[in-house]
Amino acid sequence: MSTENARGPGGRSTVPNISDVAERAGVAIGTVSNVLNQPHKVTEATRVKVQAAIDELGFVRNRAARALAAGTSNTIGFVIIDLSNSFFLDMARGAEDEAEKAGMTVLLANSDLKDSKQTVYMNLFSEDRVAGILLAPIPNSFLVIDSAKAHNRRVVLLNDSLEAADSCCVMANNEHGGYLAAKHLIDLGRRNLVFAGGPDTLTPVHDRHMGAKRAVAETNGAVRLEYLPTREVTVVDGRRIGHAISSRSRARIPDGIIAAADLLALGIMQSILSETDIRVPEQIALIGYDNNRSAWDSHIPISTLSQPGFEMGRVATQLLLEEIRSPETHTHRRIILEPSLIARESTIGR
Amino acid sequence: MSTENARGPGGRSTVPNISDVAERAGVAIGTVSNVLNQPHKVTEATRVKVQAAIDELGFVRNRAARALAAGTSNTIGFVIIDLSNSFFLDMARGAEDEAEKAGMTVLLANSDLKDSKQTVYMNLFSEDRVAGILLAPIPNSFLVIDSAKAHNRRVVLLNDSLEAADSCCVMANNEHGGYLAAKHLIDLGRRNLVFAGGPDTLTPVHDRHMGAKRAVAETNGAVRLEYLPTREVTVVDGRRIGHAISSRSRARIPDGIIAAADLLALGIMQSILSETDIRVPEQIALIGYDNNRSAWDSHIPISTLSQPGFEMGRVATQLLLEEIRSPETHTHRRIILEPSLIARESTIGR
DNA sequence: TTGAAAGCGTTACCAA
DNA sequence: TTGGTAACGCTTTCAA
Repeated sequence: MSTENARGPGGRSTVPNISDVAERAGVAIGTVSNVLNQPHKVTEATRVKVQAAIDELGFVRNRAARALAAGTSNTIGFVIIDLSNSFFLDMARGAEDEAEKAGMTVLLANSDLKDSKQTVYMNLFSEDRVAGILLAPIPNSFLVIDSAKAHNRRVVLLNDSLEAADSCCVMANNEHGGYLAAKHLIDLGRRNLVFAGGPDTLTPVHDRHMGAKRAVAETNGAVRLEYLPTREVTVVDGRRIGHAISSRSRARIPDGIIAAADLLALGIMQSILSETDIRVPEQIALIGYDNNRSAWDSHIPISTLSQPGFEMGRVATQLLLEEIRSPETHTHRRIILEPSLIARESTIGR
Repeated sequence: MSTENARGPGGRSTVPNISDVAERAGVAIGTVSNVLNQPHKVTEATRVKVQAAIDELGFVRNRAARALAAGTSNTIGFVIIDLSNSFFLDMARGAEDEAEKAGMTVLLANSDLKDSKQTVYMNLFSEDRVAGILLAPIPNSFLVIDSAKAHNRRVVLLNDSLEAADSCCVMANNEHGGYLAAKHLIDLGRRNLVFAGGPDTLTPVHDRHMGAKRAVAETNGAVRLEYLPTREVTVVDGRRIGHAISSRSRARIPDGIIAAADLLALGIMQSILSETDIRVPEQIALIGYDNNRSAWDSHIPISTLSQPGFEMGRVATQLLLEEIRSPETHTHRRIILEPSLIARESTIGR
């Protein structure tokens, strides 16, 4: 039985290190480091010799030592408000995609809507001296980012500018999304619209509502827009709205509904279809927001606005990398990405 | 303008370190380290003094240095096959929950069904010398785990035993889930069952099918079970099956359907309800698998089997921690967790 | 209880 | 091109 890869004299479990490799290959430590990091600075012969030693020993670099000595890391930390929302997961994918091109990797931390977790993970990445931090924050959580900045970390914000924060940020244009949704229905000839969603204190929902209003305003009174608030944006909230609409007299039933989220739209549609013989989209055209899977999986696929999650992740990573590479010339930017309309059966029929 | 937190003489950006804190507090480095790690070994007076210095300087520990000096890390890496599947995300939540109790943190890496990403992240965590690795692997990817083990990392497998692997693993009992699903329908008096799903080469689906068969076999011929394979387990596959069933003569229509996944069940239900006047659950009882959100959000909520994702994450972390703490007495275990039946309107009505 | 000093495994620099 | 060696920031042991 070999003693390699086993326990050192201290009883502490041991893995081969650069010295072991150097010894085995009969070269100096610095040379091994060079074949690892600057292969071009080394003879092919020694490179091969060293590589052989590495393979035989099963050597793996120690990142801690590397980061310590080099003073830099090549990983990016991404603290995400809610991984169960595919919008945010898409951001993670975009970030990985972009980071990979730069030879960096992205580590994920799910704050799961909990302030405390967000704090823990931000601190973790600060202690880790990661190259930079991407943060899709919990609304109104300034302190955590101030603290990270104080610790000299570079952070880029996604989907929430946390107003005061002195960082780059990448946002989705919810106002424009709301505009596009309403415009879509108006272009389809709908004149009595409802905007369903809430609470209006939720910035994205509020912005979507404002956008819808703007589209309506452009018609100079030709189109009406009614606002039906909800507590949250779940299927259940949607059913409640759908039920309310179903109970109305024929004359007061809208011919177009903009839901602030797909789940809401789904609930609305379920209620209307089961409680009345109103047909979608003939009598009511319905559009949601988010491009949630439930929307295209529903029996009448629901039109929606697709958020640019992947793209946001990419752009945020680009900004972060730029800030890392040229900290002195870098100036913070705020980039706003547009959602795109996906028209499906619930508005345009088949 | 202060020079603290600015650039050191090397032009390299600098953060206060233990020495700075020690100097400021007028104590030795070792003392600072003690107030950080062994507060009880220090006078309250010095503790306060040092803490003050830490706060004033905005000092943050350097994890790389810590890990290097101590030879241990307190983070666990979790490489996950597919974060967009809530089953796996639940595992991550369970792992975090359990890790937190032990004062450890979990970093996530999404391999996104790509072998190459899985390899990259496994290596990353190996180089990181994390305390241990949790891996929900891509089927049949042995090499990656062999390599991690060779590098002396401890790994616990989730949801796939990768047969040969010499590790602990935590699995879900799909066979029993299939059994429970079929048993549920049989107990409800259904006699002509269909098991829908595939491909049968997919181990979990296959196991669920076997379980259903077992439940049927127990009835000694009182119940029939027909198998309708699909290519995948999507809503579209489900609609195809639903359509096929809808087209049958009355006599050949089953009174109970077990779908290998909720999305499948959803598609089946959509087709049947829209193409026929068959009622669910009166004429056909329908049960899915996974406890996917789409299942409880559908208009007739679909009965299902809930996978113990959260619990699997917890248990896996417990096993990992045990292996880390007592490597010599530890013996690998294989733990199988049971899914639980959630009966909803699609089988029991309202 | 506190201080001093020896590593931990790398990188980066300078001399050979 | 290679070798030797001083950091990197911390933990830990041993003396004081």
